Amino acid sequence: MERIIIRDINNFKLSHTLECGQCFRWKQLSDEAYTRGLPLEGVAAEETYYGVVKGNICVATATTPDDKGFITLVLDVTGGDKDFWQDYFDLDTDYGEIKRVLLTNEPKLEDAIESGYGIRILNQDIFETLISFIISQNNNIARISKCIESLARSFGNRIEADELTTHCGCKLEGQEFYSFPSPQQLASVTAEEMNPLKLGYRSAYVCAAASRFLEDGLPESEEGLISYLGVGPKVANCIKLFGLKQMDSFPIDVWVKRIMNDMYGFAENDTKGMQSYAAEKFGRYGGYAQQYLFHYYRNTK
DNA sequence: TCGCAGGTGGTCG
DNA sequence: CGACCACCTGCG
Repeated sequence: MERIIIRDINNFKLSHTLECGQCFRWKQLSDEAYTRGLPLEGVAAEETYYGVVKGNICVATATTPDDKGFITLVLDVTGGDKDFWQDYFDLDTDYGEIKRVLLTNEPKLEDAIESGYGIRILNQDIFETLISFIISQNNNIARISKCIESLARSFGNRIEADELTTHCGCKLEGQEFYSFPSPQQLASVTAEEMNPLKLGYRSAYVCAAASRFLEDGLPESEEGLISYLGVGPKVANCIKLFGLKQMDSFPIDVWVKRIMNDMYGFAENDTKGMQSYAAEKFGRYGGYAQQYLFHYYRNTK
């Protein structure tokens, strides 16, 4: 494992970023594990997560904020340089500016933005995003994670790591880590091989999507994405936002429906109305607004 | 047991 | 078009 240290980060909190529903392969270390040691001299750890990103294992520890709210990110990784991880965590984007614009356009976002202040929209792999959000439909987070982990263990590559002991002495050696399958790997899987993974009826969608992605790549338009079997408006917007970096995308799920009903009185089936209202109100920052709102309602209501 | 979980495809009227 | 409704699976 190699250590990468990124200092002086503001508007960032790991748990907000990794638990707002955009990614499914990160896990938190227990409290007693991550508070046991110091990642840096004289600075305490606040939280530690570990996960797999584009074939690299990463153990990420955030320090407690200093008096100006800046934190340091300590990454123990099996690959990827500093630029890679800086990009993955979206650390070059000015979230202060995003928040200012959103708040100016919609002061009602204040509580949501304050509550989810540390959210960053990760720069994730397109194919993994496509498959992950196909699996997410009519499903819960715990099982989505389980399905994706099964896909990786069954069809991805085992990632070699010589030393998996973190700064806090927490051993990850008992665990094995696998990359998310490549389009080639997944496209060659048969329905019979996919069955034991318990993806349910999504299994066929995943097989078909992998083959089609391998041949055609991913369309960037909503209509193009929806032509994939198992991709409807909600999943298409997630793929646009998290995979294709179309930051105006505003995925509308059950939580956002509740929010739009609660804040603006939209009927819960009026997704078209919500969509156009979000476009008008949040504009090119719709995706960020959605993340703040989603995180806020999921964690407080 | 049954409804629900960050929905979607198919089938009606 | 828009309004239903079944759907794999696991958990409370």
